[in-house]
Amino acid sequence: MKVMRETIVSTARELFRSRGYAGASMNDLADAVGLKKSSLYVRFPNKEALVPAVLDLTLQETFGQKDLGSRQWDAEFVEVIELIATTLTDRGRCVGLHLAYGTSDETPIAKDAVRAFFQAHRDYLSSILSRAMPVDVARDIATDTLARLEGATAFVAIFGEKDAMKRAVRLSIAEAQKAAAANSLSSPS
Amino acid sequence: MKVMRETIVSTARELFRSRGYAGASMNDLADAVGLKKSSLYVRFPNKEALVPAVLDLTLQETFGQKDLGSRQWDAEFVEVIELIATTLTDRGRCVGLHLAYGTSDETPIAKDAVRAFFQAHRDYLSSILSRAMPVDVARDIATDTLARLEGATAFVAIFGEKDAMKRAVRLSIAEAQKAAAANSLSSPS
DNA sequence: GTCTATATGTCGATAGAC
DNA sequence: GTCTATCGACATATAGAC
Repeated sequence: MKVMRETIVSTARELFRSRGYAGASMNDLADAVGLKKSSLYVRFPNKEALVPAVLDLTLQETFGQKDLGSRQWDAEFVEVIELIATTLTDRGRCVGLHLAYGTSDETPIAKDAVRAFFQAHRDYLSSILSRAMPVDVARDIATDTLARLEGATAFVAIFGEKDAMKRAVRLSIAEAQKAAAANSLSSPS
Repeated sequence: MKVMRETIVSTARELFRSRGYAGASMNDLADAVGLKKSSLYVRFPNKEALVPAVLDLTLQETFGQKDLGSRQWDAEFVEVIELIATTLTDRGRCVGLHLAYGTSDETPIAKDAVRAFFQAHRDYLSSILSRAMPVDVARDIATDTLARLEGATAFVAIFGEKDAMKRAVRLSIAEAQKAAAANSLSSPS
């Protein structure tokens, strides 16, 4: 029976998230989706090609159906970082970060995909924030927010603690609103 | 010629940092230190046993020769997080985090060592901060500081950017001083 | 060096839908 | 018949461990 591509990709994502790039084997993936290894190589030319597929799927699930700009900037900002934080807390690890650490110059396609993945996150947050503050400030706050969320994920992964993630969300929102307020003072609308 | 244990451990650290637990092989380590693989197994019972050795060495290098309490709390806090930040920026990755993501229930000894590693970091920072604020506040700020540093490291690893790390250091210091000031108002010395 | 397990990747054969 | 998805066996390399 035919196995859908998305099944393979999302199963590969689970494996990459829990075991990393080197630790996840094509055999494990084949077993998990109910195929033989050779059938996987019909769909994907090699293991590395799974990485862009996995990250693209994740990007689409995170930002896919949002129509940017239809609401207040801060409502959109809160929604998206809470979505990311919830996913990271539930899954316990970030696939993107695990792949970032697990790829190197020997896997250039995977490395590029990881860069694109984080750049897309930063760009998306930055475009929301820049509606309320200068673009350079928006970019820094977007970066720092992502850094906080990734760092808090480490405490979920290592200790199972979720408090750090809650504080990361709350403090990141507070920082964004503070920057927006400072901006509206210097250049009122 | 005899190869020192510390040479093996610090070389293993480089490998774990760059390739992760699964990606680093005993063969690579043997080649890098100029030994045969069989000689490595004389010193370490298995690959997993390298993990506590690597993390203990790192802990000792980070906190080893400090005598806590001999100076102002904030001078000590700044010094230690700048040391950590500089190491993370220079090396581009955190061994502890790479091992945290790379170990699982199948490697319980490594997993425990990772927990101890991060717990030691948190305890050390927390003990400095608690000289200027309540212990629960100190613990949260210590955790958030480590999370910021780890998250900023991701941007070094992925984009080669060092700015996020600089902001993480600056903002973490500011948060700590703000909490200390709030505490000294409510309970002046 | 040896042994066993397992990794990625290839290729011809095959079973069923139309 | 043909097309598509899958499989089984295989080649080659390298892993951890002794």
